Amino acid sequence: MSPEDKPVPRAAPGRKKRLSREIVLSAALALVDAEGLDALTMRRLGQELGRDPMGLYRYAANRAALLDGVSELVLNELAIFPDDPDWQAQLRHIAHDLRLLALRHPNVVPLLVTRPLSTPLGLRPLGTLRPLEQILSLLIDAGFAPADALHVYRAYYGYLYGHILNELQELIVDPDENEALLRLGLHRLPPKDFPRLRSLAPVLANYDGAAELDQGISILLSGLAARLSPPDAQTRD
Amino acid sequence: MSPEDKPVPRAAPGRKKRLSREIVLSAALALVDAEGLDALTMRRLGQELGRDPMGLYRYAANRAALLDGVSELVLNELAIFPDDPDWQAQLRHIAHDLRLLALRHPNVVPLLVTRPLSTPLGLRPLGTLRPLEQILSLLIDAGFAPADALHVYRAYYGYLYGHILNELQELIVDPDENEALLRLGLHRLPPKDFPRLRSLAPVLANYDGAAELDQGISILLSGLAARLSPPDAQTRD
DNA sequence: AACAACTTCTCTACAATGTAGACTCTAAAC
DNA sequence: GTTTAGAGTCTACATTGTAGAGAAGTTGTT
Repeated sequence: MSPEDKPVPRAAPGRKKRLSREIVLSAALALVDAEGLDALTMRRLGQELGRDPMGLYRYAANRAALLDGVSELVLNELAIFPDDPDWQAQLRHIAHDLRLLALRHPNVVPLLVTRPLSTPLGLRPLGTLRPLEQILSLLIDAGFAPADALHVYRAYYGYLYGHILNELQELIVDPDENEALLRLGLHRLPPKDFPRLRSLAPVLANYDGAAELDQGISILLSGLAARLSPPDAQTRD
Repeated sequence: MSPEDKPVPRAAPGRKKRLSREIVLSAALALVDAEGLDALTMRRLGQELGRDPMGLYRYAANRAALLDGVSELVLNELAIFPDDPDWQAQLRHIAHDLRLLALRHPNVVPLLVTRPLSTPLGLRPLGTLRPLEQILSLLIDAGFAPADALHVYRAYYGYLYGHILNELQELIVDPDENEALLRLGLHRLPPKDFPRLRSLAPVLANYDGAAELDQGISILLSGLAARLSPPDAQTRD
């Protein structure tokens, strides 16, 4: 390529319409989904939008803010749940929704998990806090004392995030190579030190995330209901 | 500073003893503990060790490998547990150990959580897999069928990691400013949209992580024991 | 002792990144 | 028109990870 050329034929030549936060963030999300977090550089995103990278700073104060925006955008995909009177069913439903969300955007999960660690609770993007508020009010409406609702929320979300991390760790992108890769990887382990792990290879290979999640949630929820001031399963009002 | 000077008086002038992987990794860990992940650059670490940054590549192939090394190092702090016949007690013990580990090295937790996402199971640093193997064998020894042991492990570790993330998110470094900061943050939230969260501020402020973890573990373990082929609590042999 | 074959350490150099600051362009307000 | 504010662009710079060449140190062989 001769260095005199326009560096790259811009993404879409005709459409120089005005940018907006949403446009920028969705482009960023698309990029992360397609090529991973590292691909999301200001320059690359600018190129993707056919704009000068510096222009992006109009819509996100810096790269970190951009990342926050992306996680917020993803969390907004979480549908609002209908008001099912059965709180357990609702939590179960949300759990599966969030799981699917994570599988749809696996590259964003690290953001969802780590960004909050650097931002105190109250200062997070609002979209990030909405699920928390929703679940709290769901639980309180179901009859839990507010403080107990918080405990339930913590146990529930804790397990949920943990499960998602677990599942993504065991996820291999190419389903055909799944078992092969797994065995290949495990093959490297010294048999003396890792007998259990190695012998579990076949079980590891077919992992039913949804089922596993569902089972865990059941255990947790019934345990929580029993241990805390149990709101009558059917509230009548 | 005049640019002609030696850039920095090296950390410890006299001690030019041979480096080693452990030395490098512990220095890296110390740096991360003290100043966070971003402070861990090759140049900075080199400076900390009084060595040329390039020399570090002798002990870690690249920065990513260095990060892996740090998480491995941290995980090695997990003590081997004695062979208590009560598997539930053991798991509970390990959970608390891991929690304390996380609190001791909060800046490393993002690594523990996200690095495995980019590395297929079998290819991770061995130190990272050791807890998995240990817990599997613990469970199998306790009488679980291997496949069930895997399920228990997943639910258990899932919840455990989730809890740790939760707790670290709510952790504010300066204990005095804790409530103030929290309120300050929450104050920003629109009261219409976040009534529950706001009203829970005082409860949020004093969070007893250990108790919360313990309770969650209890729920999970008893649920797991009931649902899966329950090994007799006391194995006799 | 001298040499050779290593490992380890150091220096220089470069491409890529985030972002500051000044400039230009566009579009609405007067 | 002329002015003004904002959006978009360009240039420039400090900082990063790391390649590659060499210097210095260590060890083994003769």
